[in-house]
Amino acid sequence: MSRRRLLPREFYARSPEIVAPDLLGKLLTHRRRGEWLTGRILEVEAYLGLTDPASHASIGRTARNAVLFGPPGIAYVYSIYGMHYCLNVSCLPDGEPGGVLFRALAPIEGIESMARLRHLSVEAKPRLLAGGPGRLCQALGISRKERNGVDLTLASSDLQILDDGKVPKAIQVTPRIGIRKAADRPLRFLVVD
DNA sequence: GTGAGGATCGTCT
DNA sequence: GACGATCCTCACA
Repeated sequence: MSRRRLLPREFYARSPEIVAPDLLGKLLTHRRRGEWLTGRILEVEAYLGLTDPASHASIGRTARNAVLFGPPGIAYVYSIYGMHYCLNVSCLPDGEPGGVLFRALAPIEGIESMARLRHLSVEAKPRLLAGGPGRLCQALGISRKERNGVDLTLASSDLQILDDGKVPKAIQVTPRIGIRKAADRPLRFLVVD
């Protein structure tokens, strides 16, 4: 296994448009009941601050989106449509809102646990395991109550992003998905399969 | 294989 | 009181 480096806070203290493509190929890992569930990041979307109508931060600071306005490198977990969770990480220095939404992972460690959490067999296709924001959180066992506000840059955290040195061969940029506002902006980044 | 519609609730107005 | 940064099922072709 190659060496893994925890991404420092400075990594996130940049514009989401820069951080998002940089996150592709990194390892997202979550410690659940003592077991590390890990996946390689395949797809992300950048959400800018006040100027991005699609961003939760565009309506101004509220109790719900406060994390986006805080320091960089913090997990922002929110529930959507009453039945799904989505995982983001805050970007830009303290006080400036912005973030990156994780949309898809390639499962690497803890695949059996992920399949169990998703109520699927271990033989299920990776895309079904963690392809899609809601699936991703379900597969890793992430809930808002437990994980919103967790610092991703601490070695003691249960939720981290690691760099094992691997870089995607090619990155594709497309408009964002599943939103109505500003859906035409090319802020979705994915690893070309 | 593809597209329409239902599920379901925290959060903000 | 209305509405999502979604996912899944079920028709129908």
